[in-house]
This record gives sequence, C-alpha cells and structure tokens, in this order.
Amino acid sequence: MLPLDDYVPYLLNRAGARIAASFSDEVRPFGITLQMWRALAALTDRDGQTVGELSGRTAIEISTLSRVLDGLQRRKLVERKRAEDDGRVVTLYLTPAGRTMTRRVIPIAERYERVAIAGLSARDVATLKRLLRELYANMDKLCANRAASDS
Amino acid sequence: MLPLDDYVPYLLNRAGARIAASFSDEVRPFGITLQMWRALAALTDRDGQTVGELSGRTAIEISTLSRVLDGLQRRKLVERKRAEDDGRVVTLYLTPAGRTMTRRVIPIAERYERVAIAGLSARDVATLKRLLRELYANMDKLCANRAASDS
DNA sequence: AGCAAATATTTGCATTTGCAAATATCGTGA
DNA sequence: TCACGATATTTGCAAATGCAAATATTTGCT
Repeated sequence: MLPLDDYVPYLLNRAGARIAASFSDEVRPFGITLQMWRALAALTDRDGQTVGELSGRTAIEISTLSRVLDGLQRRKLVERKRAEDDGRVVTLYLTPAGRTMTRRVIPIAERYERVAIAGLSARDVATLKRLLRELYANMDKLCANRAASDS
Repeated sequence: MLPLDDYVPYLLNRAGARIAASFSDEVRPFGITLQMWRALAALTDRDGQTVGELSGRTAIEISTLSRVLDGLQRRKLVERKRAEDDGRVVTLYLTPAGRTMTRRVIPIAERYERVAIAGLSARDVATLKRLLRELYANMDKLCANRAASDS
C-alpha cells in the first residue's frame, strides 16, 4: 500500500506548503507576495542575475517569474536592464528601496528559520540542508533527462 | 548577509517546487492535477475523512481543497457524503474509479520517490523523513499560536 | 552577408488559488 | 426551547499561475 507519511515528495510538499502559507501572511503587510520575497532574497544574494538564472535558482516558473518581476518593478524594488553584450538577456538589480525592503524582511525570515528547525540538533540541521540540496540536484537531473528525451 | 543556500525554508520551497512541477507533468496525461493526486493519495491512505481533516493532512488550503474535490467528484473519482451524526461535516470516499486511478499513478509516485532520494543512504533517508515531519509539526505549532493570538 | 535554428524573455488565455463573506449545522446557556 | 456563538464547508471575486505561442536577439552555416 501507500504509506503516505513515509513518502518523501509528500512530506516535502506538505512542509513546504505550510511554511509558505505562514510566511505569506508575514510579508503581506509589506505589500509583497511570497514569490516576490523569494526573488528579492535571491537577488540580494547575488546582483545582476538574468531572468533565467533567477528562475533556476528559485524554481519559479519563468513566465510566472516574469510577472513577479513586473510587480517588483512597479513597486520600484527591482530594475530590469537589457544586457549590452547579449540583447536577449535581461539582468536584474535591486534598487535602494529593494535593498531596504530586504533589510526589513530578513529578521522575519531568520525567525522562520529558527521556528522551522526548533528542537533539531545542529547536526540534524546540517544533514537536512545537505539532503535538500541533493534532492534538488536529483530533480534537476531528471528535468534535464526529460528535456533531452523530448527532442 | 543572507546565505540563501543555507536557509531551510528556501531549500524546502525550492525542492518542493521542482518536484511538484515534474510530478504535475506526469499526472497530466491521466487528466488530473497534482493537488487532485495529493487528495486521492491521502484518501487512499484512509477512507472517510472529512474535508477539514484532509486539508490538515495535505496542507491544501480548505477552500482550494473544496474546489479540488469538485473536480474529483465531477470525474467520479471521489464521493462526498454528508455525515449522519453531524450535518456540518462532509466525509469523503474513493469510488472504484478513484481506486483504479490511484493504482495507476502509484508506480509513478514510487519512481519519483526513488529518483528524489537517489544517492542517499538509507540512514539519510530515514533522517530526512523524520526531520520533515518535525518541521511540519513545528509549523503547525506556529499556526496554532498565531490563530490563538488573533482572537 | 544572409538565413535558419537556437536562446531569452514576454504575453495570451484559461485554470487555479486564496482571502473574505456566505451558508448550513451544531452545541450551550438562559 | 430559543437565541447566539462556534464549527464545517462552500462560494464570490480578484489575483496568481502555467502552458503555449509570440517576440526579440544571437549564433552558426553556407
């Protein structure tokens, strides 16, 4: 049979959905959505990324991301620049207001990290992070294979 | 600063989004969505659940779930029954067609489990499952606290 | 140089989502 | 028993999402 509580994708989805819902509530007062925050955070981490890179890093579907960026741009938190060397590519930069927004939200994000891993040992947390990264890499490989076999 | 690749909610969201997107592609040919599958799987695990219970178990927002159930009912995969002892409650049952659908999709789900955890030791997998369950419980506590303080 | 294929991003359109309000039923205390 | 608050589910409506097609630019081939 199907032991649901022992099935990794289910556990992952469920935990992810719960934390996403809570965090959405937290950033709403700032006038941004969870996806907007995820894009902002990824841009804070590294400036000047392209839309495609950002999509890969955040796992936000690229056309969705394009509209998330519309919102961020309208709110003057992010700037889009057409790259000079390759006119197809759009590079993304935080505005000063975007940086301010990030500074304000980071404490909340840090609180969520603490709440999420409450009661876990440092060793467990390190393991969890490593495993989530490996899992992501595994799914990436699958995507690549599927893309290759579609052609 | 914000070491994004070391931040649990981000890693979780990212891995969850990626696996969800791939799995959606897999169940689409069966005419169902990922959320429909998650509901079906949870009902296979235990029959006769209420809408609220199912929402809690799947972390699908309850009004969304209500409409997911509309879809499942229209496809004759799930039946809604008003409970006899409490007229507010709706209990949910798989139809034979629902059970057939589940039987067909389970092999795909099992393949995804294998792909997701490829390269991880049995010990690591056990740890991952335990940690994901604890994390979910932690977020549940947070939700409960927030709900209490809102009143 | 010139054109077809490849790559990056955006947009059209239909579906899905979720907050808030509505609806339906139950439980409790006067 | 009759209101009134609590609980369970559904629905209204606006926003978010994602597939497929459109657009814009570059690269490779001749």
